[in-house]
Amino acid sequence: MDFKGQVIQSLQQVLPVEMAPEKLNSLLEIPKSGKLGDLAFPTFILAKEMHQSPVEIAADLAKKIDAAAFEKVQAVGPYLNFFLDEQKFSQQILETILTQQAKFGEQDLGQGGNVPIDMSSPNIAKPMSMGHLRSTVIGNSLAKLLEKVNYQPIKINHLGDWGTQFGKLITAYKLWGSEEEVKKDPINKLLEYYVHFHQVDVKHPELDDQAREWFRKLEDGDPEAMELWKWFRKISLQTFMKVYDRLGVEFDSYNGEAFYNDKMAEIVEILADKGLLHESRGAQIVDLSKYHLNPALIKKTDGATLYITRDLAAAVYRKRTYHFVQSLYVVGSEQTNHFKQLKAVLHEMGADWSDQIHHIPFGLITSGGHKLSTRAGRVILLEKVLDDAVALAQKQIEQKNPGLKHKAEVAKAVGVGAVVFHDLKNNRMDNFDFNLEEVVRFEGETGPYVQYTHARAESILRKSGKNLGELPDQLRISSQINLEAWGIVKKLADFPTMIERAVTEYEPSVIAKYALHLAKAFNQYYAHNRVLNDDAGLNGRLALVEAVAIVLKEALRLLGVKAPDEM
RNA sequence: GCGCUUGUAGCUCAGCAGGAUAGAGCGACCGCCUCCUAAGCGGUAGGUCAUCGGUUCGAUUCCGAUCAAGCGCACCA
Repeated sequence: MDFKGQVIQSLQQVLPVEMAPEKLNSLLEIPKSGKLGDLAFPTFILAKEMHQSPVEIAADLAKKIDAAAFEKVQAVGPYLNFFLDEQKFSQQILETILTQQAKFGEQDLGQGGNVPIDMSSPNIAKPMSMGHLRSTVIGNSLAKLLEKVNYQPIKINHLGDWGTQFGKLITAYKLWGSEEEVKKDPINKLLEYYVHFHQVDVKHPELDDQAREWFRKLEDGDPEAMELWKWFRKISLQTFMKVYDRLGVEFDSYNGEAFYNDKMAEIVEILADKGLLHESRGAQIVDLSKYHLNPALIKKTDGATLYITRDLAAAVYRKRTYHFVQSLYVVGSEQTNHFKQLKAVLHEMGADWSDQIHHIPFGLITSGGHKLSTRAGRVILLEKVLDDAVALAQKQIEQKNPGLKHKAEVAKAVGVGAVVFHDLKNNRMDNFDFNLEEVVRFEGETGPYVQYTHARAESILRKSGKNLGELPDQLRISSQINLEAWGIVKKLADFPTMIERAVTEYEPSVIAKYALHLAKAFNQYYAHNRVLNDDAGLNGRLALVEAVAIVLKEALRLLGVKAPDEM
């Protein structure tokens, strides 16, 4: 039985009133300070019934309770504090971790169910920005977390590869572009044309007509338009792949908006058949007033489909193809209403799976307090940020550890790790104003801090010259456990719970914060205790170090961050 | 105007279904490398937890109102 169960059982034997185990379970809490114990029972609720002060009740219970199963049980003020048997508990948790290695923390919440994740989704012919980074790294981390608890994630890069902007792009390219220029620097050149278009069309609205015409041609399958579109898509994707490669992110599908071009008619038909489609101001809509939502625009006045039409087709396609148990969309919080509408329309269509759709929103990244805008040319280029971060990491290595092997590789892991970790450290919903120095910081609560801690642990293990994984009998914690080591052990034991929380809240930051806390605990231990002393406690300390290395590495992996053995 | 999100230290943020003196990091100041990587560790300074009410034995946490900020509010995605 687990510790909490033992506490509940012992409490039930001495409580003067009947209390269900579930009730007790919810009442028990973890004391703020480890010095106060490992679990506490507050006695306030008993005060009224027993006509006694909570302090007296706690003292009374402490006298009566059978403390055999615990290190000790102590009344402090109105609390009854329980202390774990540190020896036994430490040995048990360390053994578990060293045996399971990277599998530690795995659980079966998903029973293998498919979970498509709509993520990253950059627009063709536009550079990836920090906003895409958020969607990419949150989606990637959620995929790894879901896999860890036995779901089957399917990472879908829903590319923005269709829409009227291609009419504009083709127009701009025909007017000002050249093949050689684009080949040299694809995305930046295409972006340049696009931005230029928006600067010029303010004074020359006739350009918009040209753009509309080119998009119409594209939809009609005009060879020249199609050729250009395919080319733009191909070279854009090639550029994106370089970024994904650096981030270590892979996708299971690149089916973007264009993929659903031939799948929307069916949706419109279904909506019409069910009598859900109405005309309003010349457009075809689905009324959602009973959901307190704006109507969903299925078709524009000119008959063209819209964003939601495409997403409806995508949702239905994904259900049919993957038979998902959940379908996630890692998309900015500004689109919250869109996804409410999406779910509502699906519900109206009779899709009983509409509540399996979950929008995973995240906060906005601004620059100098302003919203980013590709049109206005106000972007934070992701590639540039990664370049800067890696260059800075390189510099740092030259300074701190010039003799290091595989410098370039480590610099990449640390630089990219800093950027990714920074994005995952805080609650998804937090907005933040972009600040390069903040993002590529290597000290304090950062990815490199966790990586460094892991590298320190690995370094000790290397120097010990032992292979602990093969020596389970010697994991005995023979020396007395000090407060620092005990703090680590308790954190290690929390890992599975943290994973569960991260998954149920769709919140990678739970893992990032956990990794920081564990790293902090280990660094405190490291600063005050020498591991490689040849005494009776050596094996126990090494077991602790290895367990920390395993869990830190695994936590970083779940965030999509590499953990070099040296740095 | 309506809806969603958010208001905790100078800055960036933690505070798991309310509970014991509100915690980190950065920045500031002061310490610690004859010892396993100082990308580290320790200390000092810094808070009416936006405001006002309500529920409760107890509220930073739950509810309501107010104020402030961000985002969204049909033919972009």
